[in-house]
Amino acid sequence: MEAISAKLIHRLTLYHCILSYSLEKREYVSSAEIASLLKIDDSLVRKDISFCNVQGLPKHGYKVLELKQKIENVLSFHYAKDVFVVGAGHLATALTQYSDFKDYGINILALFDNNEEKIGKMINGKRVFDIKRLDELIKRTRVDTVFLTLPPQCAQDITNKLVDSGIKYIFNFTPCVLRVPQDVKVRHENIISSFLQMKIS
Amino acid sequence: MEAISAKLIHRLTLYHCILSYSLEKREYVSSAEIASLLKIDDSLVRKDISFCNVQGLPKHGYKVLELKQKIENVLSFHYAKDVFVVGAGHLATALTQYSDFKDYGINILALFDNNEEKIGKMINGKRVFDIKRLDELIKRTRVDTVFLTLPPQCAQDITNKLVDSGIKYIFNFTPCVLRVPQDVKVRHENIISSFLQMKIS
DNA sequence: TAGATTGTTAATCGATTAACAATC
DNA sequence: TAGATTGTTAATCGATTAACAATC
Repeated sequence: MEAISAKLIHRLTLYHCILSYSLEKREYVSSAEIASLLKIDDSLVRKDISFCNVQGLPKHGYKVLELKQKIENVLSFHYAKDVFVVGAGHLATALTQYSDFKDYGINILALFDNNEEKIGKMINGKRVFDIKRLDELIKRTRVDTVFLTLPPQCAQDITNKLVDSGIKYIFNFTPCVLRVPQDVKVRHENIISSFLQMKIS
Repeated sequence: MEAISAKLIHRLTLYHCILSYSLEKREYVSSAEIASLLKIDDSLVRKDISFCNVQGLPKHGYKVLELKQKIENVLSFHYAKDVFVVGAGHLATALTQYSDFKDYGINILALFDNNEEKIGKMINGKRVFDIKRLDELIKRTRVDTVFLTLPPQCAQDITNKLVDSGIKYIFNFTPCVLRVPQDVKVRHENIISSFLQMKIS
């Protein structure tokens, strides 16, 4: 398959949201309708859709169900992706509640924390393990992806351990830029940056 | 001031993180060091820095403190931005805990929920109001920005009310694409999209 | 048929990278 | 001085938009 850019992924995800939550009862949708909801150009929408190998019908538009399914294929929503959540605070709890994860193939296997009171407890059906057992459980489950929801002070320290244990993808909710080897990918989920992008652009 | 692109905002935010949490004890930093941490090109870093009107010293690099402060100016960290949080669940609670908001000029004034048990309570020093009082308090405080942390079913409904009350910026944590007038900006904080961008790119 | 909408190409726009002279 | 690093221009690359023929 052809390469897919970050921006295209973002737009396809938004198209999917529209088809799931806004226009889910319609049979057909036009590129102009999608474009207007997102305030982008309609020819860009058509180009994106043609990337997904979906054909439209002149005068009608695209079949909502077909388009939705093809986007799911392109974005691999049906491919299960196991993750660990490191840190078991409110953000971690919010992540376990995010019911849609299942639909998108993201499966939270367990949480980790160093707080004695949290260890052993269940949060929305997911067990909280002692953070000391991270290495053991990463190796046993072969999980390669974590959501990092820790205080900044220990973020780099735990990251080093995660890398040593074999983690390849770190979804980083801390305000730190993490030092990792070339083959490990970090996504900096920086809320300040998003906020400013909304305000300024 | 010249226009600033979304990508530039994102990089400047990351440079600021590096200067605050990774290299905060250094006097000088080179463009190559920053570039290597973020795995981007060093000439891009230099271009970004020159956008901030910071001059470097050949053979040494840039003064960490000066660069940090100039980035804060460009990104208006010292300009206070009041916001309301709509919904008072775990994600909302995590937002109130995000201590760094203060440093970046983001000030959560209050939270809103329709759950009787939450109304009137304090969460990390922020009061939870009845969601019925949103209109009254938006008008009184002239807040124009909200963080939307609601279940998808009521997202569009509450959005319509927010728009009627005069809200201009919606930081949307729900998986819905919201229908809003041209002069209202929505930022779709879609975690699935971010996750896929990390995995694929 | 007339009209609306797709599908696609070429043009434009913007962002990144390469290169290298200037500087300390 | 030699070497490292900045600052900046031109070249490249990629993404978006405009335009319009094809189609139902």
